[in-house]
Amino acid sequence: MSSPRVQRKKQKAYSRILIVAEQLMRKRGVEEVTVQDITQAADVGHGTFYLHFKSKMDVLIPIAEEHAQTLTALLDDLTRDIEDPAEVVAISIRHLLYAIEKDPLWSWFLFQSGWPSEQLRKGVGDSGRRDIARGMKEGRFITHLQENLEPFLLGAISGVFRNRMTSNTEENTIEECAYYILLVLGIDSHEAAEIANRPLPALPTI
Amino acid sequence: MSSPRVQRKKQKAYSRILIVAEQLMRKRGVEEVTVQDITQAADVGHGTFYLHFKSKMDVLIPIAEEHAQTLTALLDDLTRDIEDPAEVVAISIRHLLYAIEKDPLWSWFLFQSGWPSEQLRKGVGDSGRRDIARGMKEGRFITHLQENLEPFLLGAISGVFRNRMTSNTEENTIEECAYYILLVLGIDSHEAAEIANRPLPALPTI
DNA sequence: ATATTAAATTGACTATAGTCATTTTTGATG
DNA sequence: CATCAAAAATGACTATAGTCAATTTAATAT
Repeated sequence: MSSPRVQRKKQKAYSRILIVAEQLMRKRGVEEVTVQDITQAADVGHGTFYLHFKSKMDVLIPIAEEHAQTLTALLDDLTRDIEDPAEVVAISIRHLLYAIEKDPLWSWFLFQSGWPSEQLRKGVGDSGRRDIARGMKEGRFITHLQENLEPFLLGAISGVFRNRMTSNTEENTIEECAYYILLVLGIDSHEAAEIANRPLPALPTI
Repeated sequence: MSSPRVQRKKQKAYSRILIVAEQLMRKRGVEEVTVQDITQAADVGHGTFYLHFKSKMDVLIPIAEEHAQTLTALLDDLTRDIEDPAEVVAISIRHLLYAIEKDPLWSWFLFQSGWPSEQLRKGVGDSGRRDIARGMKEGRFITHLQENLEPFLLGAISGVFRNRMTSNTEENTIEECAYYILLVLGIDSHEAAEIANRPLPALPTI
């Protein structure tokens, strides 16, 4: 048992940078913040940044990941007692899209970089995959799980989201997206439309 | 009737840049070529580049567009006599993906930027939309055309493509993608699988 | 031909990303 | 406490993108 070192003179540079970067980017917008701004505010050398992050955008990955995990937990909670896997998926997708839209950092990330799938799959993908797998096992989804279902769906979500950002067609974009996804999963067209448009149960706010 | 000016001392800077940029990028790879390289090779001032293109990546847009148009024309030819809209779509999608993969510029563009939809919709989107619209009119596709079908599908294609690039799972990615798209269009799962895996008629090479 | 105007082009300049040899800190050991 | 090696941090440096006031070229009118 090592004695608990109180020594905390300096937080590790990594977390300092992360915290400051998020603050700055939220306040001023991602584009406006330079690496210099970040390192200065975090009171570390310029080079230190690149010790921990490959590039400026890289710093957004852990931030997005954390968000994804929080959201995932909330969604798991919200959908735990829902029987129909199709409804679970529809609810999750819709909340995911609303959440992305609400958060400027996430939004920017997805919009700019088109979703570097490897990274965000952890957060979003895992529980999504689980829900889908369940639906398949229960025979509710006809499509069987294949290599590319996930990239297909994530890409599709990203595409719809981008479109929503560029052309300002509010409409029912998000429900439409959920509807398409249910179709891919093999749900009948009419039923899919109905499920995708059911009232969306609110997420418990944090 | 103005007399035909022979004056051709200098090609317009725009097209010179375009030609040179494509050459260089194909030879050395997109990342490796700097704007300086391009302007130097095109024998124009550095600033001239930005007179015609908003950014370095911008120069790829007209290139990609032209490709898209060529491909589209070939595909239209190839599928003109095919009765079933579902098969037309399956063939087109598969050829599109193979074409993207074969062309390093297109490929890089799609991979990096996640497909700036507005631009490429012109080329790819138009004929795709037409094929889909036909299938709907004929009652072959159950889904009806909506605002977001196109972004959804383009995004999905982009997602699958990216995934194919990162994880080197050759497999039958492309057929799988076509299969999912048929599902979205409302084709029955078994039939979709069958259509997506039919032998792919070769494109006439240019 | 000359003057006049508009459009195209230029390249020096600024700002920022990202690198890397050097220095500082840490913490283990005698 | 002094020594040392490994790890972390630094900031001067390089390379490149993108800007813009000044200049050149082209087009038209007189």
